[in-house]
This record gives sequence, structure tokens and C-alpha cells, in this order.
Amino acid sequence: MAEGNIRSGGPGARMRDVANAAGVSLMTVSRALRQPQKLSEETRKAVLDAVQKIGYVPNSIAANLASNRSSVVGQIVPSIQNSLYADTVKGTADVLRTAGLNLLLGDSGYSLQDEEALIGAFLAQRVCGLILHNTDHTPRSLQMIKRAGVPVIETGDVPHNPIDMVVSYSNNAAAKAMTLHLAARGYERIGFVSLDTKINRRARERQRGYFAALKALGRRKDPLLVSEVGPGLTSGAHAMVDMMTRVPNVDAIFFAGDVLAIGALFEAQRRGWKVPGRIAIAAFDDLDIMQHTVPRMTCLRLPRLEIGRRSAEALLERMRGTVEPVRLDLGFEVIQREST
Amino acid sequence: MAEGNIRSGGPGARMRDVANAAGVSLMTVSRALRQPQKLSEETRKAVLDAVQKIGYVPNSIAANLASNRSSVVGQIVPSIQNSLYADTVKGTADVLRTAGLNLLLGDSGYSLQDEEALIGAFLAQRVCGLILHNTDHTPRSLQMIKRAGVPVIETGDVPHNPIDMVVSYSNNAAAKAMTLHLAARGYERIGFVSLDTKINRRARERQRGYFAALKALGRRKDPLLVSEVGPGLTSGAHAMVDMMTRVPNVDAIFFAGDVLAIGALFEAQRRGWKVPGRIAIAAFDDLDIMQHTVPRMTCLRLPRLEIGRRSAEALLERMRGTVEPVRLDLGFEVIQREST
DNA sequence: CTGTTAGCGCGTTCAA
DNA sequence: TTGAACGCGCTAACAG
Repeated sequence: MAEGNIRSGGPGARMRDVANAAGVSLMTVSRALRQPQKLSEETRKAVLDAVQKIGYVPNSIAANLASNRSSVVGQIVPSIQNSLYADTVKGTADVLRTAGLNLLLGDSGYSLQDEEALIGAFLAQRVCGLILHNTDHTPRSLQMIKRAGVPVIETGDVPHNPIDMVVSYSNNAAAKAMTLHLAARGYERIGFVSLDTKINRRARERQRGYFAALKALGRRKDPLLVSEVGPGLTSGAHAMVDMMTRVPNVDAIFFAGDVLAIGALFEAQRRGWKVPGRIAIAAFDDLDIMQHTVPRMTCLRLPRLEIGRRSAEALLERMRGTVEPVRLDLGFEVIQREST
Repeated sequence: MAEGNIRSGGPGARMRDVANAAGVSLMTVSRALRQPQKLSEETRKAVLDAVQKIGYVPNSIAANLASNRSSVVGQIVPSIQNSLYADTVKGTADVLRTAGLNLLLGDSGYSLQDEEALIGAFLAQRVCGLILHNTDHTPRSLQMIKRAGVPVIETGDVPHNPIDMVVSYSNNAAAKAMTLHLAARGYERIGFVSLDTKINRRARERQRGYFAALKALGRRKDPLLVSEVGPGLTSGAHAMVDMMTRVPNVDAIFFAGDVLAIGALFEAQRRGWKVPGRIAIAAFDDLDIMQHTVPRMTCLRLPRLEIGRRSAEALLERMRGTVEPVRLDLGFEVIQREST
């Protein structure tokens, strides 16, 4: 566990000191801070004045231990750098703040092993809830969570077998909807580019949604129109060029991952390919930038921030006693713009 | 303080249970987990087996209280959603993880009051260090930090009067360098757009750097060539159009904030303005996207990730006993591309 | 190498 | 409305 840590502060006034300064007992100070209405006005004022004067900062570590409560929520995202997750984290942080809770944040780097390690560390910190942007977990992760009995929110997809609560949208449904949308606009040969479906369930679900749409349309899967690439703008550019080389008459490509679509659009600009004249491009997620590119990008709008907010709220609900596990599908929206 | 929290877990095995199961004392279990080399191999193995079998998750809350150590670092950024800070957070998180430390993350929303509240909450959690992406703080913030005696890193600029440690680059120097660079490339009337300099010290320092460059060049400040706007792509677009309306012969604009430059570039594309023929555009920060736009964007490269990493490392150093406060200026780099 | 004792700073539970 | 005793789960400091 934690090694290179430090003595966490200098002298640091304790509650005892405040009690002495105010001429009351320990408990009175404790109450003044947590249940002010239970004290007479003058006592309360005396205590709070002493707190101010001494500059007392409560020790929530001790409070947690004594009360067996915690005021920290753990959230684990696949990548802090990815602005999509940043939105969700922001939503969570906002709601938690208003409730006086704090956020312990972890980056799993898309690795289930790392997620497991983080879950262990967070449970050791006795978080009062976990928000996982992932629906696959190692057996040990599941075991630890069950044993701890901590409320959990899964997010990022709708799992078939949720651990506890779910706040998300369906990758499958979203990808299917976009594919059908493109077909409805008259595109005949729609390519699909995503991240690695073997290690990334969200990518896999999106690909399944794409296939489901083809089936509904009575079209055949064409392996040449499906590709999986790494993350990043450059990947998107390459994927587009490769696919157009293999299948010259492809007329639309649906990029179901990160910033792939933007990379492709920029590459098309560089090569002077008309979008959507030569090739139509659709993206999965409505990043801010999608409505500023030239042409503006057709995409799906996912409730990123809302997922973070609702997740935190679901946790708060549970803490207030609701037992019914929240299972929310927040849906999505197809945004038609000029790129298709 | 924390209100709507929850009993943090079900039964949850304690160290006592492990001790019983392994037939040893409490301390032996504690040692097996934290100083394995101090135990005989067989004892250690017996204990660790028991830990596995029982599924024991240590209680770091209790450990913290008993040892007066903490394994949590607090980091406060102005905006989690801003990908610049996300990079820094990522750097911090990575280094902390390898050291077994955890990250308590806060979003101050650019407000000193909110920063103060977060600092209070983090100190209550007895964090073993603070990383603040800000060099201005309320008096109460400063007082709390001093009293707590916690190591602090300030980041995001080089403060004249650091609280403790600093890991950053100089906004002033960077802005000056870019302005000089533009002048050296032959631009005569260089505009400057930033965020609000009244509430944002980084913006202020950048503006000062721009003015310093003008002075060094023997050019006059022209108020019409200086503007302050809100954040966002749209702001950048408007700022450019406004400035070009006011000063038709402006030949370059240096956007010293967020994604302003990208918004401007897209607007130029929409209007069919040649970049840099009609107007040259330079950006402050080397977002990934800067090297993919058409034309690619001239910008400053700031050591975002490195700031996060080094900050965490400086904290670790301090915890290992180094008293000398780290004061690092990690510098920057001017990246010349086709937009200027 | 292992165990025992004492207490970290606070909240809970009672009694006053 | 206020206070005293006790213990949360663990580690430090010692003893063996």
C-alpha cells in the first residue's frame, strides 16, 4: 500500500483545543459543527468563534473512523485526458461538492488490472460510493466490491448484468441509430471505424449496433468497410484513406471513437476531398469542436455531463436510504450537420 | 461539512479477523502488509494467505489516523473540462499511482472562494500534499495551508511569492517569445486576444509578456489590437472578426487562451480568409489538434503533462525528507507551423 | 522475529 | 441542552 507518504501536518489544532478555548466539552464542539440547531445560540456562537480564532480544521479522517461514514466518492475513468470523460467527471464533481462530498479520481488507462488496483485502493480509503466508467471488471474487482457492500454506479454502456446501479446510454442503440440515419440520407456504402473491439466493450457494442443496422436495412456486412484502429487524430486520417483505397466507392464513414472523425475531416481538407461530396463523415460524440469544423460534423450527442451528475445524485439517493437501484438509460440524439 | 454520506460498507473483515485466521497477532498482520521483509517467510506467507482467503481490504482511514500519515494528495484545477488541465492531472495521477498515493481532485471553476472551500475540505481529509493550478489565493486559504504545514505546489505560472514549491513555466516569458517570433517573421501589426486579465492572472501575465515584446521591438501599444474575451471556440471567432473590422490592416493575431485560436481558424475557413495570407494566427497551447488543422497552427508548447509529473515527484521528494523547496521553471517552446 | 500496550481525533451512547 | 466514557481499526514504541 501507500509508501512514500508524509506526516500529514504540523501541530494542527484539535477539537480538544477548541473546546478548551470556548470553555465547553468536546461533544459541544462536535455538535456545533455538525448539528448546530441542537445547541443554544450562545454556546454555538462561542464555539464557532473559537473555531475561527484558532483556525481549527476538522479531521474528517478521525470522524470517518469514529462514525463509520465516509465523505469521499471514488470515480474511475479510462482516461482523464479524454475530454469525454472529463465532462462526466465534471458533472460528478459538481454534484458531490454541493453535498459536501469529495472526489477521489482514478485513471485506469483502459486496463481492467489497473481498475482493480484502483478499486482496491479506493475501498481501502473507505469511499462511500464508486462510479466506474466501465462495465467489464475482473473477478477480484467484483468480489471486493460485493464484500465491501459499497454502492456502485456503472456508466459508459448499459450492462446486461449490472453490479448495482447504472447511469448511461446504449452504445449499441446509438451506433445503430446513426447508421440508419446515414442510410436514410441515401448513403449506400457506409464504412465503420472504431477502436479495438477486442479490448474495448464500448467499441464492440458500437460495432454490433452498426451490424444490427445493416441487417435491418437488408445490407450485407462487408469486411472491407469495417476497421479498427488506435486512438488519435492520425488514426482517423489513416483509417479513412485506407478504406477509400480498398473500397473506392465507399460514400460515408461513421467514426465511432474519440476524435477519429476530426482527424479524418482534416485529412480530407488536406487532400481536397469534398465532404460530404466525395466522402461523408459522421462522428460518435458531440465534442464542442464538432459544430465548428468546416463543414460542421454530423454526430451523436451523448449526455456526458448528465451521466456524471446523475451518477452522483444516484449515490446521494442511496445514502439517503433509497434501496431501489437506479437504472437509467439517458439516451442520445442524432445531430445532422453538413458533413453528411 | 459532509452531510449526505453513508455507512461505508457492510461487515468488512478487520485486521483482527486476519490475525485470528492466521494464528498471529495484530501487529504481525500489519507488518506483513507494510514491511514484509521484517517477517519470517513462513509467517508472512501464512498471513498473506489469510488475507487472500478472507478478502481483507486494509482500512487506510484507520491507518492514517494511527500513524498520522496520509496517502492522499489533493489537486485543484480551474476546470476539469479543460483538456490542458486534464493533461496535468494525468501526469500527477500517473506518478502518484506508482507511489501508492491517491488523488483527490477538485474543480475551482476559476473562483478563489471555491478554491478556498476545496482547500478546507482537502485539509480536513488530511491530504499529505496540495497541488494548486493557481498562484492567487484568498488570505484564509494561505492561512489554512500555513497552519496545516502541508507541502504545496503552485503551478500554472511562476509566482513572485510562492507559498512553498513551484513547478511551472512563465506565461509572461512565453507570450513575449511568441510575440517576438511573429515580429521576426515579418508581421507588423500583431493583435493579442486573451481571457479576462482582471480575474485571470495567467491571462494578465501573458498580456504583460505581449506588451514587453512590443516595447522590446520599439512598437507602440495599440488598444484596438488588444482584446479580452470569454472562453470557447465562438469567442475566438468573434474576437478575430471584431479586431479585423476595427483594424483592417492587422496582419497577425496571437490568441493567448484555450481554444480561441481554433475557433478563429475555423471562422477564417468559413469566410474564405487565407491563413496566413490575409491573417496569421498563433495559439498559446499545443493541443493535439493544433498539428492537424489546415493550415497547421503555430503555437507554444507547454509542458502540461510534465508539470503534473514533476509536481507529484516534488511532493514525493519532500515526503522522503528533502527540505529544499523545489522551484522549477520547465520552460516552453515556440512551434512554427503554417498558420503564421 | 514477534507480541503487548497505548493512543491517534473524533462520534456514539448513554447519563446528567 | 450538555458532558463522560468508550471504542472505531490501526500503528508506534517498546518489550520479549
